[in-house]
Amino acid sequence: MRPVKKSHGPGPAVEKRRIQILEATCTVMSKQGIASTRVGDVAKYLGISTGLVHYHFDTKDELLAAAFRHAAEKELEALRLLVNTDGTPRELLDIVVDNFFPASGFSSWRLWIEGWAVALRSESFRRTVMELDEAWVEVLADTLTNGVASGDFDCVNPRDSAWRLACLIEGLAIQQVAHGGAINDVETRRLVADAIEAEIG
Amino acid sequence: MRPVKKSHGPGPAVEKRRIQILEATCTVMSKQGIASTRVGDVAKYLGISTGLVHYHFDTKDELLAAAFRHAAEKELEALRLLVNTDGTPRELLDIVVDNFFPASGFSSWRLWIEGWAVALRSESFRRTVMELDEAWVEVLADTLTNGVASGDFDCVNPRDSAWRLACLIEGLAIQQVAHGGAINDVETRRLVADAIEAEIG
DNA sequence: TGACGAACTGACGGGTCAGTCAGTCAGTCG
DNA sequence: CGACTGACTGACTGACCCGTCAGTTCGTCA
Repeated sequence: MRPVKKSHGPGPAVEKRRIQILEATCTVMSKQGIASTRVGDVAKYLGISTGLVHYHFDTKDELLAAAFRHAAEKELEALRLLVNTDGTPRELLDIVVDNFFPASGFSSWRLWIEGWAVALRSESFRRTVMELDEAWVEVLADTLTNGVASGDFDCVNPRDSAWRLACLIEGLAIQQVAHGGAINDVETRRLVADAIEAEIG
Repeated sequence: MRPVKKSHGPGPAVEKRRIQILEATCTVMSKQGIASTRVGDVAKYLGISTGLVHYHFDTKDELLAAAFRHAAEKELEALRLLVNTDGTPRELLDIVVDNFFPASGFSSWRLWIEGWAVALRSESFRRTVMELDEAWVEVLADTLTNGVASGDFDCVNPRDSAWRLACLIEGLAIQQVAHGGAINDVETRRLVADAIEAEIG
């Protein structure tokens, strides 16, 4: 029973508020973690009442899932924009890989790591994480495929290579972001660079 | 003010109870997820009071961290035992990699994925996850190094290769366990097998 | 101008859960 | 045997937090 069209229905203000709440939720989630995000925190962050948050989102779970999806889609869109420029396949590949990296969004990796964990128990998170993960890899796969077509890259199966590179970077990101152990930024880049050379010959 | 040595001090029964509670906690964590594990659930599982759980572990956080470490160390020990047998380097490598796989412990990957997420906010989890992750990779690295020494493997830098393979498998495990998307078991094994060939020539 | 409904508030109910505490019971030491 | 203590219980409390709801404000339409 949320924003409903009737008589002079809801203005565009509603959509604006929704997005405002979604982005506030993202901010709070990044700072406190998904599990420790309270509806009251989001409300306080915006200086509004908790009732208003529930006016726009029925349940907390719905809010969190929508916010996560919102953040992920925005990032993906930004990546697609970046790749949609001119450049040699090699340059484009570097752009994609750079954009994958912890450095370019430490906090967004934190969100993803938590997202995977939540996805183990929440159907809506599962779907979101799956869709976005695959879209992400697809960008990488397209980049590789184009490079192969133009003769710049030599790789047997671009799709396989894309999955391997993506998963490698994910694994490294966890090592670096979740506990910053033996693997540091420089080492990460070297490991990935070597893997790329191996994949595209 | 926990089990304290005084007069006729605590018998070995205490240690037994501690471990019993730890393993119960692992079971509950695997079933419900770390975040949804209640002290009451653990108590009910064992048919004891919540008070008794707190008698052995001051706080819930301490309990969860200890249980996670307990589970991870047991797994690592089992892996080390497996590797400590005779066999060609290639056979040993296969054993290690097989043991890494989702299939060999779907539920333990679920725990790890949640563990990384918790590690983002909890110092004790961070330490545990880091130590165990590194120990795990070290087993893989040793296996590779031995293979290189015996001339079975040809790989420039076994440590680098170990980290790459480990992170690749981690990333694939997430894809498979957390949302079971485009990547299935067969594909995972093919991707890893190809990566291994590339790493050890 | 008056009516109406969309956007919003603030207080509150109700449920959950970690941790506490007074007290019970069994085993052991002197 | 009697004092003592370690192991354990179960009821309780205090805090937290989600979601609801009666009521307020304000813009818009007839």
